[in-house]
Amino acid sequence: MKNPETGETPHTASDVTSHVGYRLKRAHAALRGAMDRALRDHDLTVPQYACLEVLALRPGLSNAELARAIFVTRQSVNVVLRGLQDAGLVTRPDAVEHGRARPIHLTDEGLRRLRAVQSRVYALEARMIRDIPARRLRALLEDLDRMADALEE
Amino acid sequence: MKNPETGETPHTASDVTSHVGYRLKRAHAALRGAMDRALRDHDLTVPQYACLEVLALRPGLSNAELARAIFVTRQSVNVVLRGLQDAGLVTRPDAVEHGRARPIHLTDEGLRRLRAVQSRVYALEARMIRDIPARRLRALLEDLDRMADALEE
DNA sequence: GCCGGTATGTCAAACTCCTGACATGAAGAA
DNA sequence: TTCTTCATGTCAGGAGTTTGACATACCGGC
Repeated sequence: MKNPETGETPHTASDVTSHVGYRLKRAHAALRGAMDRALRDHDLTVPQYACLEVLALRPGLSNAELARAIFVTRQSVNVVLRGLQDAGLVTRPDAVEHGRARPIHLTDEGLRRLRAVQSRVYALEARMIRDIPARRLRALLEDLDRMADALEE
Repeated sequence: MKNPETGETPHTASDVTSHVGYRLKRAHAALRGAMDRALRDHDLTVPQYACLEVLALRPGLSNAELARAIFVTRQSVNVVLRGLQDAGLVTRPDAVEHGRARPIHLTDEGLRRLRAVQSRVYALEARMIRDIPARRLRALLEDLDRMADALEE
């Protein structure tokens, strides 16, 4: 399976723990866990933080749009959103003039909470990639997107 | 933030959707969803499949060891394991001569089910990395591990 | 032998996320 | 207009995951 001359690792690995899916899961789990611990101090969960981050970037998103942005279903994000709404971090109008989609916005408190945790989350990310040269990081980001694209066809 | 001359992307990105965490989540979600759909035809869930795969590679693992191998808690894997046990895909002795850890083994049926789905899951993985050169894939696997290591310190 | 630290298995509660299903609203075709 | 199609919001159920807590079992030094 493996060529001892070139050190080439073919796409068909012999051990599932060397598969890209396994590594992907490991890296994701490590980041998720670290974020969980960091956000707990601020009484936020990872999905809640994800919603705040996306809403700060794209205010007025609907429930369904937000769901697509963070790669979960409408139903899932709806539950998270209810929690954020109860906590006073986001607002949704009860009715809208046109259509069913109700635009979601951060409250001042929501933006404050987001700003408060961003430094910690970003520091986590910086630590994660601290030993990866910029060129390789660029390739990494590109390849991650390429992998996602290949599966979404 | 970005140098237009060299095209260098610094570690501090201006947009969270360009962060490595976001890409990681996207790629992971894409694979997870594709695996979900593929495994559904065989009446298996992703965590169940993960357990079978690891147990085939390392028979006799305990509950806690299996949990570490698939990056979840003992409690989580315990629930999954109960389902697999009820389905007759794995066995655990009711008592053991020494210690509390009970070694888990695949049944013949468990191994058969695993073999039946492996081709589909591996095909998924192959599709995911089909546009990534072998050298870059090697670098990708290395960097994913490096990221996980950096967070587990 | 005894005891403290470590590892394991398990229970309970809460949260996230999914699939399936249904109702509502908008847009376009017949 | 009417009907079909699509997107959205929502409810219900089930599976996975986590934290917190507790009891059990080994293993080290005392």
